[in-house]
Amino acid sequence: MKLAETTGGPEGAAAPKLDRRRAPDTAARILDAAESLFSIRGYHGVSLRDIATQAGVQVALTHYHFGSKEDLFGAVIDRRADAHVAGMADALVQARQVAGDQSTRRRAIIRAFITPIVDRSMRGGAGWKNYIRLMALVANMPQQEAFISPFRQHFDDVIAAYVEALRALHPEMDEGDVQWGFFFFQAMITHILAESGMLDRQSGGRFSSSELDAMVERMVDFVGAGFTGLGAGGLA
Amino acid sequence: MKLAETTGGPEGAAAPKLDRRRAPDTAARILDAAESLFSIRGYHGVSLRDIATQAGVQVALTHYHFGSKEDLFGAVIDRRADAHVAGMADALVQARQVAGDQSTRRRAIIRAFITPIVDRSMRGGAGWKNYIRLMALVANMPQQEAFISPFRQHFDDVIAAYVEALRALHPEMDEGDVQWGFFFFQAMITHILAESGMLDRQSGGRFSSSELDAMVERMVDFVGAGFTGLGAGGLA
DNA sequence: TTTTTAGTTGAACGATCGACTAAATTTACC
DNA sequence: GGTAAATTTAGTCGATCGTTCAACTAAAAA
Repeated sequence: MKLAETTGGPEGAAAPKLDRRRAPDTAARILDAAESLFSIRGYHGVSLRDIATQAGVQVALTHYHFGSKEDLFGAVIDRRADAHVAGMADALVQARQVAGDQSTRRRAIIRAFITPIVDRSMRGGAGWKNYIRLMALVANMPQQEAFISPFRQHFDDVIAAYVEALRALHPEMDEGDVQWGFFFFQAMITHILAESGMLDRQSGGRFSSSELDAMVERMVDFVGAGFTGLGAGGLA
Repeated sequence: MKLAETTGGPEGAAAPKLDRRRAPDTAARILDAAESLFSIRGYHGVSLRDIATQAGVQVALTHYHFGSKEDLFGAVIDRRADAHVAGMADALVQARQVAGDQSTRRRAIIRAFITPIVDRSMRGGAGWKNYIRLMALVANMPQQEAFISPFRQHFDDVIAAYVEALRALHPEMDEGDVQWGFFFFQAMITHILAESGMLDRQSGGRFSSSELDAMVERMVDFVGAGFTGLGAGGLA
């Protein structure tokens, strides 16, 4: 299986020269199509022929570039994982530098968790929107270890860092309560990002799915106050 | 398509006598197997042969009793929907009779939304546990209208009743804020009920998945306080 | 008893699935 | 320009998919 490596790391001892022949964007087009389809219909709801058709290539090319269907799914996840994890880690570092009372600093951490995700979904282009939705879709199928474990592998550490930041900020809270609160928070985000159409439907058109920015602020208000219900000091 | 009616309501004008020949519980066993498998692997991840095997019947029987695969999926949803909706409506009626300050009454409504769901998942037997998980799984696939619309058909009204109860309790709140808060709340529940194993994993074994009762109280604390962040009066 | 009918069986249907291969084509490098 | 590696094409493989059918069983109705 050959991954679509954009930078090309040398595998052997001496392989100094770039030896990419063609492959202008075929691999990327396959990944884009797979990302889009998987994020909507799930792994089993998509066939390699669906992906190949949407990418405008032959079915065999999916096997040539990425190996099996499972490998392709993993490649879709891996493509954007590092960039996303780095973005979240950066946001957390900045949030930890925010000064103010407990409530202000808590809200900064909360906002720093949503913002990188929502930003990429809204302003990162169609690819990122699909990727975020795929993340949510996978997170909601925890029974299937094979699908969720690659995700956990990427994101577990940075998520633990957020929990640790909240724990350090709230020594007065029970450690378990902090974890519960963050778990509730994470559950909210995961479900909401699974799609954007439900908002419009449920409220009879009052909320627009494109108004995710406004939703982020409501969410910070809600979660920030929610922590006070679990014993966090400071005002909501 | 013939539904598996346990009590047997007369369809025509005069059909007094039970006319079940054999088929003691075949249809129910098929529904049980489908419910269990769909709730774990999703619609496309399960074949009719998987279902028939787990039910211990022939594949053709799934088609005989329930028609197509989509029809079978719909029958699984329909089987328990009415009972569940009725239970939620009852819980809401009782919650609206709770006296006390705004915070107490708000918490009563919140608790009345989680309790019927968690109770059935924990103490309703394996069938209900699978059904609740299937609800969450479907709710997390909003892109696929064909799957979610039968669910909405059953549950939209009673959910709207909960929102209305909160709105009536909080005239000081912006109407949109009430909807946002309940939407956040619903998103939490949906994701959490998609499974019970994630709790154990994420916290390194600190939370047991069987401790859903404790979680419900944390959730009431968190959501009850969260509403104050959206402008609700009363203490958390 | 005879007829009718709901239920079940075992096997097949055409279609599509993921996976794979050999040949043809294109490109980079000498 | 020639050569070898990289890429693409077209097609096939066995397995499995949802669906269907005719034959069979047993209970209810006549």
